[in-house]
Amino acid sequence: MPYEPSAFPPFAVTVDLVVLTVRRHALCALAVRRGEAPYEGKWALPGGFVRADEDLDSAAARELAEETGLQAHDTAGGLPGAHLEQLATYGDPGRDPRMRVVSVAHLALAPDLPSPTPGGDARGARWAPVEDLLVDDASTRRHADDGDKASLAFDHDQILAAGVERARSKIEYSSLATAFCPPEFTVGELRRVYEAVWGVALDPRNFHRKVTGTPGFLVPSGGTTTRQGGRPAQLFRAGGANLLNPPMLRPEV
Amino acid sequence: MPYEPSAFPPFAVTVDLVVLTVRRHALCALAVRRGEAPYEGKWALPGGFVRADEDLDSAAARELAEETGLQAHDTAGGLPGAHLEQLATYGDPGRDPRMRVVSVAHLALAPDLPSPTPGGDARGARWAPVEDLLVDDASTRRHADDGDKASLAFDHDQILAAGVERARSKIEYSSLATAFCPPEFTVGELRRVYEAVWGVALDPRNFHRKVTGTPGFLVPSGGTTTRQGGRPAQLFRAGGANLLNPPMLRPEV
DNA sequence: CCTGATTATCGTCAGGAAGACGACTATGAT
DNA sequence: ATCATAGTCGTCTTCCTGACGATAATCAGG
Repeated sequence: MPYEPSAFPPFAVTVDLVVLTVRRHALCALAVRRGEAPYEGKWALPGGFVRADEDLDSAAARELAEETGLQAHDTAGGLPGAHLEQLATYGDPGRDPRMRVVSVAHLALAPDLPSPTPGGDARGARWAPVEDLLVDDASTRRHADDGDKASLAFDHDQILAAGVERARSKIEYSSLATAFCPPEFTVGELRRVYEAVWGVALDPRNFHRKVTGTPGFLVPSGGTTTRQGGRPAQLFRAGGANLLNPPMLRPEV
Repeated sequence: MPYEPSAFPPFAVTVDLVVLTVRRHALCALAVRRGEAPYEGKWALPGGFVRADEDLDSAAARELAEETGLQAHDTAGGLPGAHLEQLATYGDPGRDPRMRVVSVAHLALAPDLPSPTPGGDARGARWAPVEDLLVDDASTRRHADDGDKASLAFDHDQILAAGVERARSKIEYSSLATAFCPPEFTVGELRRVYEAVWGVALDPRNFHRKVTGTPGFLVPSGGTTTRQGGRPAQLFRAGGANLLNPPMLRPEV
């Protein structure tokens, strides 16, 4: 079944970003308002075309910087940066009515940013709790009038759901939850990250035992803080370990 | 930063397949010999262009059927089929010297096929142990003269390594190892799958306790077989459960 | 200064799961 | 009949987790 080397259909390739952070004890995603058709005025995930001489990861990092000012760092690093990884690729014909577009979705995890609406491409951007964006969970429709009304443009509902699920499962067996924290943080702050991402309550004592007992997960940075009120808590940095073994167990709902 | 809707570079989009199976107690991958430049005569992963009106998953399923005759089934199903899932997308500029190509790699897991070299696109195809294909592990080069000599064309070494790693980790917490087995199989055959994929030896008694004690993993099909020699073993089918909780623990090397 | 609220941290105990391994069972080969 | 091979059932110890009591160190307010 030989193919014609020159006979291939042209595609547009984009990167779309699922940027997650924890704000006010809730998992939030970055959404931008579309300024043009199709889906004009609807909320969508940030993204854009991959340039002709650009790596996929570079394109994702560039879009992330444009939208949030965050610097991506794949591996470890103490920069004011965010974790960035490839998520999945979406290429159904007809997912964009204008042309055949293949979108390489990426997942970014960032600490809470001081600016409420990030700067940059400011045609309208906001942090929205993922629970608000994912009202129609496809499997558990509450009201009939929710119907197929997607809250995001294109197939971005699906992409966001995949990103959230990836984050929820990945903090189980990796130290990725520290990507939601500032460079120095307390055990309690890290616990609130887990609680926000999973939407559950965790026992502070068992959590403390688990994270401080896992070698390489946390390293004490010497100081203490009382910014959460109550007894001063020890400050930590993320240790070198990337994998948690045994993993942090997510309580069943 | 508004973009020109019509100003985007055109890409070719392909699907590449990491097709894995277990043959003679070794994890093997499907490799095809390239019939044209570049990398003419070298081994490569099977793959091809995505057609103009074709879904990415459909393209992967079509390529899989063309190369192996296997029918893809995403979820459960008793067909003579294979597990197929998206793996990752590779789009470095220059990964294909002819043009800008973005490849959406897919991972397929199949039971051992009776035909040694699968039919279909028969310009040369073989099952090769992944250990032979991944001689240069990037992190652990044995001999200096191995150098950067990749054993597969393009960046297919990297794609194969990602597929193998995905398979190795996914059988830990899912029932995916049954995709390597025929519809009916014994506990011992399933154990040999784990041993081949992980490259370790597992205790038959603890393994038996684990898999038979996990609800929904295996359902007895009534019969027994003696095809492995020794005492007859009970035959099982894959149960409905897709997730193993707690997971199967992979012994550290 | 004292009291209560709040958060952090240490300790104890019971139950479950896994690794190590002994013992027994049922077949085929010689 | 004996042996080799594989399968299956138990036991014991160790580790990890969930549940939860207890103590420590701060702040707010009387």
